[in-house]
Amino acid sequence: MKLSTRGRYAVTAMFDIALHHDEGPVSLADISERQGISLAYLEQLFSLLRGRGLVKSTRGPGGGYSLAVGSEEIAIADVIDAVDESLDATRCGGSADCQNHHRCLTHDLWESLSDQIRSHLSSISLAQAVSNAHVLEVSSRQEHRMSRMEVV
Amino acid sequence: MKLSTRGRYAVTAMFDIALHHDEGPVSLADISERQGISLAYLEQLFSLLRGRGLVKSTRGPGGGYSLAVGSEEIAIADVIDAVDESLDATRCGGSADCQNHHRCLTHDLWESLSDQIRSHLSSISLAQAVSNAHVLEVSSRQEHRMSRMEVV
DNA sequence: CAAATAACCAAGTAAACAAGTCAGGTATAA
DNA sequence: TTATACCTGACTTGTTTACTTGGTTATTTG
Repeated sequence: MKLSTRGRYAVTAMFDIALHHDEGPVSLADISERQGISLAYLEQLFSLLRGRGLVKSTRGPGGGYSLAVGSEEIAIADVIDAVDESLDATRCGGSADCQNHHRCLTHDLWESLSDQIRSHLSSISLAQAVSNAHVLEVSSRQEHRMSRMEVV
Repeated sequence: MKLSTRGRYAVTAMFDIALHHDEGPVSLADISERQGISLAYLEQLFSLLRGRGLVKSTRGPGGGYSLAVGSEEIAIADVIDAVDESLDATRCGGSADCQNHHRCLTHDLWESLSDQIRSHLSSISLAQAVSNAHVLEVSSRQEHRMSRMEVV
């Protein structure tokens, strides 16, 4: 799993759809305008998201994309995985080209970390993320509320 | 913070030094041979590691690099940070170019994640990582020991 | 039916970055 | 003084990212 702008774009777009899904399908043109992402680039990303069964499409006027399943069933990790297409081909896959033990050991350290990230992102559903966002939006004028958001 | 091969190389090299530091300074040529990393590339990385005060150098024959401080005082995050030089210039830094609230909110989601990663890697010292590695090396023939290392 | 809409699709491109190379330095121990 | 090993900067190469171009196909609306 990689964490690039690509994944951010995908999550942002899914956010947008989740926020507007009660108004029917959301067109990529709308998302492009609201979120400032190139339309043609969105098309590429949604081709992948559709391939993973995260969204479904409706063609023609009034059409667009809508969530294929409930937003509480979609994990942030699913969205990122869909557009990243990285099988994370690590250097010493399965003790293949290990020159000694040390290489393997740091490899394991690395993999355990990426597992942590994955499980964290897998535990957050799109619904949770959006509702968290709403809470923050509402309480943005209050203090003592930023416990999960403090930044180094 | 980025997680690339660059960071892996740096951690691997620091591993190597930590494992051999009782034999005096470790030359980059040795690390290069043992870990299969290009010597000239290692030189670039160690220039950065030295700049951060993680290692100190000894020139001349028999010279090399040694840890500037104890391995228990060096966090894995320090090593990665040293070679990554990424201030993580996020798109909407400080609500600068936010078109609406949504962009900002996903940005926060992202930043809270990268904070999680950072705090995790900050909590693991080089000493801990190396000793974990040793435990695994020793017990590599036993079952029921992989609790922290299970892979998806 | 025609025209507008919007999803689909394939290929190409400019810039950035990673990884590694090359060619020289300078300090120090033997 | 010579070999060692750090030190430095510029350069190459390959990959990826973000984005563009130029279409085709399906569907609704007037």
